[in-house]
Amino acid sequence: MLKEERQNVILHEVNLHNKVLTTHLVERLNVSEDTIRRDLNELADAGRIIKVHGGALSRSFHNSFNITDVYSLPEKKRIAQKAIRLIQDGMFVFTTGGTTILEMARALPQHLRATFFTGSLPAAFEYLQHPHIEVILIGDRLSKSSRITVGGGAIAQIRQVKADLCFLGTNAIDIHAGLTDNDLDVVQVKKAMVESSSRVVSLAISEKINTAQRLKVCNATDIDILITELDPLDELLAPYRDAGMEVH
Amino acid sequence: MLKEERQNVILHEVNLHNKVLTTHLVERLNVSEDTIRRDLNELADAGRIIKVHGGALSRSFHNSFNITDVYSLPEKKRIAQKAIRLIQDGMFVFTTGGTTILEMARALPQHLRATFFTGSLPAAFEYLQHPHIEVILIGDRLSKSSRITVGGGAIAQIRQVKADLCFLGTNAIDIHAGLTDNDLDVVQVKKAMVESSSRVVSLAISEKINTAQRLKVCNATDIDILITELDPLDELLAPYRDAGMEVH
DNA sequence: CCAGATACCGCACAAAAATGCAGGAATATT
DNA sequence: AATATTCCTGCATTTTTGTGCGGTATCTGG
Repeated sequence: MLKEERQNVILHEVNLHNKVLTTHLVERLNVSEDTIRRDLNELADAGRIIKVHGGALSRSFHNSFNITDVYSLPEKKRIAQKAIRLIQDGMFVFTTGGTTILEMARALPQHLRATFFTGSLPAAFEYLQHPHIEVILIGDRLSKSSRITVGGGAIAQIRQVKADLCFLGTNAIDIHAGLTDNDLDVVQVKKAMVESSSRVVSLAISEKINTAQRLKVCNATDIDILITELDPLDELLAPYRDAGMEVH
Repeated sequence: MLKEERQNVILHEVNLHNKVLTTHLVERLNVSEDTIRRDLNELADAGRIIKVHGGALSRSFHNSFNITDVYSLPEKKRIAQKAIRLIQDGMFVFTTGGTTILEMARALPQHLRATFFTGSLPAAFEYLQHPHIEVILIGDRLSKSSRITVGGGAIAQIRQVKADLCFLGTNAIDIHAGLTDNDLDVVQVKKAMVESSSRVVSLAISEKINTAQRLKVCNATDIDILITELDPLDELLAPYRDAGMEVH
């Protein structure tokens, strides 16, 4: 294994779990402790990780870059792990923005060959890290608050595609109110994505379950798969299972 | 087997597996290690692969965007300062990607109210930091190496706009060869921007002056303003002044 | 067709890089 | 404070790289 390859694995591990132990890397990569240490030093010198006693931390986690994003991070990482299992080679995938989607992007396996369509600037950056993923950026006016593109041009571009999957970062979901949100521009983009996809996946941490916002994206019945950090058999999710959703 | 044939095999292997070992190529192609090494060096010099100890990696796999080491940073900051003076409230502005453009984006005054059109992911991020700047993202396929959007969709979106200014991060400029570059997709996007703008501005550090690449973006006469880190009266820039360019 | 120029290839040897090991120093843990 | 873990430094070994050289193939302009 090449040195650069090894360092890429380390980076991937760090970004996935936000931390990594030297000992863990030793057995994961089958090299000596010194080699790992040298790699960590190089990566730290290059500013790609934060080295600490016993291992290393992800830069974005430690640094003030997006402290706000760490809200419910472990839950979102669990959701991300479940979500990536749905994606297969060759698929066309829509994704919205949001921190849960970002975690999913970071968790994608290196070998995956798929095409991702997104209007989210941060998500696009993450997809770019993956060598075999083709990224199609949906263009139009950039919303400053959500950092995704919105507007008629974006919707027109979405309509030109028929994707296999659509991953929606979810603000509020309720069996009666459906999937709802609070930004009109964002809602319209999500609507377009739902309509242009064969299967719709809602990624929602459990505190969003059974809540509603003002603006409707789609009915609960339009959602094919619901992914939360909970056990699929959890009582809270029963109504969604009964409504015919796949619950993961 | 011809040299080019062999190098094509190497490129194919690299793009397929993201990496390739020198030893593997030796037995795959039945030539000496030295020949492989020379091939890898040539391909790396041409920018088609990234050479590392023990083999080579594909360009897209190598995540080498260190925010830390921007080449010729002081020069680029000077250029940025000159460039932002051209932008006035209410203007529509096209920008390409590249580190010089990025410095310009960082240098923009907070009060500026303008509309920026770009296909560059990093540049878009910077524009987003400015409260009164409207950002229109040009969508399409994201090029992994340059992190800008390229393709017919991007060009179609550019054509829909008539901008006041177009800032081109410049790879090579020469009074006879004009403005040139080495990536076909990027060239086409730049061409479209030049055609859709009233005034075209080339941002170039002085070492790019009087150099040329393979692919032509536009003639020297199509460029209205040339900005370098040098004094506008510098001898090196005389031919450009004589050709009628504004030199800043 | 031929002679000279040019490019290409493999070998040998020296330089550089990568890796692992041993020890003592530094740091965490109890 | 005592103990265990982790870290750093120097060193030896292996692998990889760069370079000069000679032989061979290919191109080019009479």
